[in-house]
Amino acid sequence: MRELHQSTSLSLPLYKEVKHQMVAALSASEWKPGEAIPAEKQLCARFGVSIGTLRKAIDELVAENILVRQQGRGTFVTVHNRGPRLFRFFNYERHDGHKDYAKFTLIRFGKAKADKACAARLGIAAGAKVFHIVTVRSVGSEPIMVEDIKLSEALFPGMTKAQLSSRPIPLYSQYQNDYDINIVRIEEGVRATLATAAHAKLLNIEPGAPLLQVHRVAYSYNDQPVEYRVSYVNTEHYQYARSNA
Amino acid sequence: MRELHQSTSLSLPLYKEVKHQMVAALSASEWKPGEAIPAEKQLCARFGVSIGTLRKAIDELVAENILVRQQGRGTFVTVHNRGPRLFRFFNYERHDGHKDYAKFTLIRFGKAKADKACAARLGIAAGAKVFHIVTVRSVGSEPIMVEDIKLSEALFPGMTKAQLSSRPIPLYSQYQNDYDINIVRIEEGVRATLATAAHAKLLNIEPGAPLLQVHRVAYSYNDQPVEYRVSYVNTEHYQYARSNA
DNA sequence: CCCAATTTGTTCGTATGTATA
DNA sequence: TTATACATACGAACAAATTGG
Repeated sequence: MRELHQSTSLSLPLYKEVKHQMVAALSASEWKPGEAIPAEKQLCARFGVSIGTLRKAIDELVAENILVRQQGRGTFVTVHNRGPRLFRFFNYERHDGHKDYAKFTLIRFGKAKADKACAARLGIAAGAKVFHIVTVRSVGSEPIMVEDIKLSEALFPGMTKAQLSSRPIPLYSQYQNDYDINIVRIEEGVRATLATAAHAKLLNIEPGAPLLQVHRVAYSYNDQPVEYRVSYVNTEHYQYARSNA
Repeated sequence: MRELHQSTSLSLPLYKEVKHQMVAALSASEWKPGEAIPAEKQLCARFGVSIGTLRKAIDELVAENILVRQQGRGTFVTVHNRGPRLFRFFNYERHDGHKDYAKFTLIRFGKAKADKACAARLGIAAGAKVFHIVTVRSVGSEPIMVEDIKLSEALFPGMTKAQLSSRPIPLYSQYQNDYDINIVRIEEGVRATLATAAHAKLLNIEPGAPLLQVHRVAYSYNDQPVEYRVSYVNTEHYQYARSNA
């Protein structure tokens, strides 16, 4: 029975092969975020494996936050719309009862050419066309961070300014809704810097105030880099959170 | 067969019960970091479960980085001596060929009373006795970060300055070697600040230079908080790394 | 160098429990 | 209530890696 599955990849465990086929189905948007994938029995039939092998493949996808299982309901494709909500309140007393939701203000939308660093992180050629987006994120009436975003134009054909400014949705959801691109993993590096005059103005602080500089690359299935983002965060009232080592 | 294991906990899955017993064995230092735990067959006999159930318990401990399996060799208790090596080179060109290892310089060792914030994070009473340690970490000849560390005295009875300064080992290994306390998880919050005069002097930079301020709580088995550490990092040549979301 | 014992890794399958619609 | 779906628990058989003789 194994021979049937060895044609595509030599000597890879069966469950890894099944996992790859499932990621392929996800990449092809056969199964979309929020939707249920077929039941275990059906998937066993489709891939020609036992229930145990299938579950091992699903187990890994669950561990990677790509799928979510719910007893009695089914197995679902994870919705990664929570975006960069990795910063937490630092001073709770600032927020007197009523909740403040994050808002986005679009500062700039245009095209540019990828510089060396950007190209390397996005896995494209230096000089390739990218979209360049700058936004300010606020909580309540207080601007918290400036985000400088670069997207490979090839992955987001025909993206327009109207598309971004028409809806108050964080970017990751946009990718999902409009381009069937799902962010499933990010990698970040953090440094401390001083606010430039331009950033100070946008964030309503003094030039020279300390800012967190966060370099982030966001990845889709198969470790495909999708977005390169540099954020400048005012951590006076908030802090960036991290867990597990 | 299940009834035998239901005495301690009502309606918990068997494999969770096995996992708890294994964590208990680890907490009691029956199995120590770097050592192999008994083979699957023996553990099945000890806990009275099937191989599948035992493996599910081990799977979770492996996922939590508490155990490591190696085919043909055995299953080992993870050695968490890598400590806070979560910062990576930012400018590689700085390091011309030969490797620079991190060094520690002990600035201060003494006793203090836990303030409110510290007590909350260490899970002890405010005013309880703590050890207060300050170190500077350098790479090559360049000081990179100042670390301000608080440890509950109750967990580290009889700790002395000589113990810390005699060996050039990072603290986490010390805990392991001298007190059988293993750090298996950390939680961090990050902010940007400006260097104080004192920190500037220790780090050989100008006062007012931007510094990363990292609040970290380190946990042992069963989410026992062990250490509260505030680090001030010069990120001019290095950056703090993060992954997965 | 090869062999044999040990240990984990993979794959299969069955039976039963529990949550959901 | 019934059917469906995932969760738990069991265990057999074989594969692959490691170690020591």
